[in-house]
Amino acid sequence: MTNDITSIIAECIAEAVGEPVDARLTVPEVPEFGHYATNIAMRLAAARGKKPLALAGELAAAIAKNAPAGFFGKVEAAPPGFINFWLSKKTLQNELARVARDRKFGAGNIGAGKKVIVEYSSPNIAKTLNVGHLRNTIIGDALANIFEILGYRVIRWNYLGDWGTQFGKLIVAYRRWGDQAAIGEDPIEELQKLYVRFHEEAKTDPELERQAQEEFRKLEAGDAENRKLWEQFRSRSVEELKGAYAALGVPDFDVWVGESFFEGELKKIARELLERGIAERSEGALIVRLDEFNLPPALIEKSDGASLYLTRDIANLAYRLKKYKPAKILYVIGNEQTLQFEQLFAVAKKLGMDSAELKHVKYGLVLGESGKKLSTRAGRTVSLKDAILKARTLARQIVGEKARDLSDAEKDEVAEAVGIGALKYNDLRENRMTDIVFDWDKMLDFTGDSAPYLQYTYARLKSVLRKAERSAARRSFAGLDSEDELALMRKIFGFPNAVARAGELYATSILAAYLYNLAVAANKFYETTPILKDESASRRASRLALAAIAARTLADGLALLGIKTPERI
RNA sequence: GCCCUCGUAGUUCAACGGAUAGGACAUCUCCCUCCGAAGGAGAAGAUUGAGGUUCAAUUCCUCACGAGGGCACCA
Repeated sequence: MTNDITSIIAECIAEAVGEPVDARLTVPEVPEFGHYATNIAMRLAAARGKKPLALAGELAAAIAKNAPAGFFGKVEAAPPGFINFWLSKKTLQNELARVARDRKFGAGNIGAGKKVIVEYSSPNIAKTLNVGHLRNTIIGDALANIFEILGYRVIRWNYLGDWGTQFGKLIVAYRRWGDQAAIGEDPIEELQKLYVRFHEEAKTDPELERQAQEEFRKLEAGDAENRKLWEQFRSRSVEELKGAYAALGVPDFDVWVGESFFEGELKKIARELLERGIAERSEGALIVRLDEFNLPPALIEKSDGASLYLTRDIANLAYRLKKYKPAKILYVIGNEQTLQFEQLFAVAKKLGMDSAELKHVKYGLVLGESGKKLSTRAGRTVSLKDAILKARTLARQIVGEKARDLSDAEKDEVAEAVGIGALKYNDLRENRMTDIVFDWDKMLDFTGDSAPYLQYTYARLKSVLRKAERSAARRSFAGLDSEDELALMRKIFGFPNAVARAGELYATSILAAYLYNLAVAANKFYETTPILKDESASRRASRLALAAIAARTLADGLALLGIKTPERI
């Protein structure tokens, strides 16, 4: 997916400079029509013993000479030493016609069919999903989509938290206070209540923690009764999770392999680490020292022989490398687990497991309205179910007021697309590593930089296209030359770069910001430029074509973010 | 104590080391007898502090201050 215009510009620059240059680094866009700029002269001025502005002038002349005839409208140097390029109108019109004809942008293939495993969502079973999982799940889904379109073979992996001491806790709590009837009705809700109660009571009764560790040890040792309980907890949870993903409109995962899957491998790993002298005994536990990485020791096995999260992650990594031979593994997991992954990657290096690029795609926490961490243990969460319900209800109310000529069933459908879209976009537009404070008002704001704004823009364009006579939109953009038309055309060209950059930086926000700016340009075009009402038939056709390609780009981009675009809202 | 994030207008988020720091929400003005006002046009408002590197620092380095998270038997 390369943008041909930027490649051509890069070639012209390289020829003028006399050495290869990186197109992305030297051709940042400038927010004016058809205008690109480079700072190459300032970078080279010192090395060539020239003043930046003088060098820029020389290079500008050379670049203009190197370019295909009629490609640039103007090339000139500007203080303190930038070189500015304006594409000719002809160039823009021809390029857009090509895109419209091919129905896609340049057929680049950054991924080249390489495999990438994207691990995301990864909830703990026996716990309800909360708004923290929302952030994780939709970022993972969007990144998976982006890598797919960049030409990678993507494996979507839900690494369930279905093993560990928490199940010891749950078993203890279930035996003490469990209510079979309540569990039959709403299993996950009930299990979560038990979990919360366990932590409350454990504050005054330390014996509980000890018992929980013992029960988990028994589970790991194959105790039949504990095993049966665990299986029950697990299957109920998976059922409920699938429902939640469907409600969110997130496609199913390719792999649902969780921590318990590696149960059988753990002893082997521990033995191998010990035999190779990588791990050692310390205070009865098995650890790997990571002094050379400037990290605290990693705990592989507890003193009672039970496994830990990290142990299972090592097993998982080994399994993935062997079975899938991926080029990359993305771990989409919160900031707070940074140390864990630094340790995992360090141990992997010691073990020589380096055939794939490992990347912890981290992001800030979702904090409660108090500014503190949302905690399941303390019973302080906002459930995903509530968030979805609230978003949908509000959206339905607004759609009821605004959407004309839609049946009730259509309104329901639109409300879902708008409500869930708003929820998703609210997270995806932000790339900050900063923790975000959960805020209903912000999440349910349907104006401004929001999914409904983008969806509205799309629906508006489609409305015009519906009203036009069939096939009136030809693929010629010859008549388009107003500032707003050209600004929109230029914005549309930004799509491939936005997608490529979003993938490169693992940042959905880059794509979201691009789409917002595209919508702004589309709305301005719509506002200032008559489409159906223009008296010239050929200009009508060109403007319809522009509206069509803008709408399609918007829809394609939103689809990558997992957001639907109803034809009418 | 050590480590990871982060500090930009009233709020919330942008800005490959580049040109006049850009949006959204809230506030204040305008625009529905022109294809959908979930829209458009305009006003006002910000880089925590001190050093350093650089032709150029919101961005990189050091220190201080402030916020959140993590640091051996949780995940």
